[in-house]
Amino acid sequence: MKSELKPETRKDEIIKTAAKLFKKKGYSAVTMRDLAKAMGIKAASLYNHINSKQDILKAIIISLAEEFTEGMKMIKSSQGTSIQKLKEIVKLHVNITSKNAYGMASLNNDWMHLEEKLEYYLLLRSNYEDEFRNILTEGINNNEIVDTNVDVTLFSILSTLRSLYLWIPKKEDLNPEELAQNLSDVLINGIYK
Amino acid sequence: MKSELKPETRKDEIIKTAAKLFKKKGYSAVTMRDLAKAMGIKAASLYNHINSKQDILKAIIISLAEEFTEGMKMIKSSQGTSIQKLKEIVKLHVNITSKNAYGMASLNNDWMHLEEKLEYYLLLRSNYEDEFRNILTEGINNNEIVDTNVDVTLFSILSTLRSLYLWIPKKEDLNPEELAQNLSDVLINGIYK
DNA sequence: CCAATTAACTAACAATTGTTAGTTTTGTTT
DNA sequence: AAACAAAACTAACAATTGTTAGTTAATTGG
Repeated sequence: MKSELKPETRKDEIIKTAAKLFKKKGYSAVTMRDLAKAMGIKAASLYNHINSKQDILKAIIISLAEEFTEGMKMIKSSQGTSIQKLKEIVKLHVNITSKNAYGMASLNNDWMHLEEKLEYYLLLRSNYEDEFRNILTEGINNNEIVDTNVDVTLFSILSTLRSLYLWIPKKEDLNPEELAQNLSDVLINGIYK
Repeated sequence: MKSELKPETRKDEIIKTAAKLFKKKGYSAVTMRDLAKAMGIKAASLYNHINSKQDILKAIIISLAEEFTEGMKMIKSSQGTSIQKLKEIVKLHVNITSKNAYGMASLNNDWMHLEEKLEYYLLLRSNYEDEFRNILTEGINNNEIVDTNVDVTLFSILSTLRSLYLWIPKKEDLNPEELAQNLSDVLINGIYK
């Protein structure tokens, strides 16, 4: 895990601005001229820093997907109860989304436009879901987690975590630790009194 | 509630086909020529049945949004515990999504391209969320529902319900009643044993 | 079977798309 | 100040976009 101390390059700025626009209108609806205007330059100038529109999307999505893969690897190999691992997964999503909510929008909604990197992305995602399911199944076998339909449970939790990008930007006052705690409470203990 | 016995018009077919394509690539990435090809005709022929690409999106999204509004109205005015109302909301989402998963994709992802009808859509959505929150708050006041952060709870449940369109098409064997039951269990009782 | 409507077609439009080529400006290093 | 590299610019391209006009084929009701 290398610490990010590098100064932000112009390319980084472009990618960050693009992510913001992609969140608002989706990848396909954002033109290079839109992006250029948001950067205060002309469209052709963007190509001094990036190779193509595609490449911007790739940069946004793949780095995030790999961050999740990395995080899951750590959690998987950690020791602790299944419930503890679940709470770590919640934290992972809250942390990554807090740092880059705009990028998470692309990860969730624009991945189908990835072209060459699509297959790789789908592999990472499917592996991630498998590891997640393993943790849930382990918890059921350990009698930590109630024995309902695993797929429904996985779907429900993952849906909530994947939607965080819509929610976190609107609640900037709530700090990540508190949010992760509240979420874990709701997801694990339910709401029934 | 009028029963749908009308024969399916060509316009309906176009809208249904469009919804399917919109789900796969998003509204902006689907061209009228794509849609025409999927219908087995030429792009210009579509305009014998529809006024514009915009109108197709409008037709898909607004009818669904109004269906939810209608459903929530019924649930709100029904009598029963807050938990029972919550279970009815789950059923509402499962039923509507089962009938029209493709349309639900547009409702969730393409609403920002609604233009003239955008404001109306946002109003319906915000009212829906308010009613939902009211039911949760009522449940907390009645001591039926645990007193955690209402917004986090609302967000979590709604995220799951809104993601159903991604999941239901992949699990056609699971019948709606059973799915609604499983979902209610997970969302209300949590997963902790 | 004719008349009229419906729904398809071909051809084209003006605008917009991502991207390239070539040039000028800006900023830094010597 | 001269030289060099980085990053902006203008102008243009080929392809694709939603949509219209005008025309032909298919279907249906009297």
